[in-house]
Amino acid sequence: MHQGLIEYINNKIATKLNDSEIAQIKAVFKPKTLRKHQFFLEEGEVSKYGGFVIKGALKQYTIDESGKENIIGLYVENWWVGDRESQMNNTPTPYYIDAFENTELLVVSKEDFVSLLSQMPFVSELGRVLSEKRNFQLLRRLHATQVMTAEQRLNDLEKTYPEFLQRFPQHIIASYLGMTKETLSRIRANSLKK
Amino acid sequence: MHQGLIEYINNKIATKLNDSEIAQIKAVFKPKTLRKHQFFLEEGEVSKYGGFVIKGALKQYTIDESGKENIIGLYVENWWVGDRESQMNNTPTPYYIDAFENTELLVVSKEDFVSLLSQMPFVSELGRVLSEKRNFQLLRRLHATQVMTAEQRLNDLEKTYPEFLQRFPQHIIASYLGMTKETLSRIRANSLKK
DNA sequence: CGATTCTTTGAAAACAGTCAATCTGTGTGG
DNA sequence: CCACACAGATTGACTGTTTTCAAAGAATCG
Repeated sequence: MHQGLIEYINNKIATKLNDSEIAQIKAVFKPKTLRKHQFFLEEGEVSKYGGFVIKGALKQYTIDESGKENIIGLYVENWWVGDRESQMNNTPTPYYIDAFENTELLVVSKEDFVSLLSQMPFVSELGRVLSEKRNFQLLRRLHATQVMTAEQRLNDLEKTYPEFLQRFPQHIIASYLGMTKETLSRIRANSLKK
Repeated sequence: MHQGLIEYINNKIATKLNDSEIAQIKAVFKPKTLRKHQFFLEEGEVSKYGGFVIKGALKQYTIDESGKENIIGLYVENWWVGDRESQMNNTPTPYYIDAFENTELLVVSKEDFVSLLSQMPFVSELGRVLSEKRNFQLLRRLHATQVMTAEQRLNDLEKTYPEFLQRFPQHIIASYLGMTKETLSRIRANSLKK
């Protein structure tokens, strides 16, 4: 169960995890299973756990007054999922996160994460690098949303995360890209005409 | 000159910087002055420095085929500025960053930053926390851009960064919010009617 | 005061959203 | 095995917000 996470970390750090470190990681990352449609987090809650996706897929979104889902994150294997802002600051989250497929996660509490930080110095550095990588993603997406047309954003997604297009239905992709499912459908119809 | 940065760091960490640490920071953070309209970074360059704003203001943007500036970041006193992705990965930046006012920065090279990381363990942790904070900002902005109307985004900015509205002219704010200056002008005209 | 720079206003056009109906495929229960 | 429900995708007509283009009015600065 933890093998995926161990490999993930080994790929990100200079050395390999030793047995003691592996044991510590296994101790704090607890398995959690979500069936399709089950919530990992609901609006108004304070997020208790961060999660690493072993298998499955999740979506993160808000729901507006009219009941429409606005998807701002999609997560698959080897992605981190959660609302760190809520978790770190003990503030209620504005987001829903639910399993889009049957999903296996490894989750870690704030307290356990803090203890990891103090016991394994490289965790800070790994966390910093991962957080910066996430920054790059978010800045790119922000820029794309601000300057690209709907069609350009779809092309961009095809290059950046092609796996999303196979894995999620169009109405989910549309929302993630900040457009309606009708618009996405029309864009695809137009592209085919070429 | 370095006082602002020292205080900034002291406010973010558990203990205070000691004399040796202060000396190291002074050694690697070099003063840099930009006159209004001077570039800190231009499209196509590989970013050599990250910067901390001591005094002044900068804008980060791309220029599209038609020559229009699309502003994606605004930076004032006590903000970090730069393209870390370009700096860390040695890739050409897609962004321009220039001084919007006469500006004083403290800049640090990648090499010097790495040496700080190794000599002062808390730098990793501070970097992680700051990067996560930046993540929260970016996620909020992304969500705002995707789900809010132009008017709501302006209201949101008034709450989040009210200082921007006083400091930058409307056409800059408009671009930062992902709308045209005409739209922003009309929104304001409408708000006044109430 | 002349020259930028910034802001406002109007009219037309474009892009995407909404609403509604239909079509498709998939799977489940009777 | 069929019928039906359900989730997803498509299409059309209409609406609406924002953009674009153009011009002119205000403010600021050397």
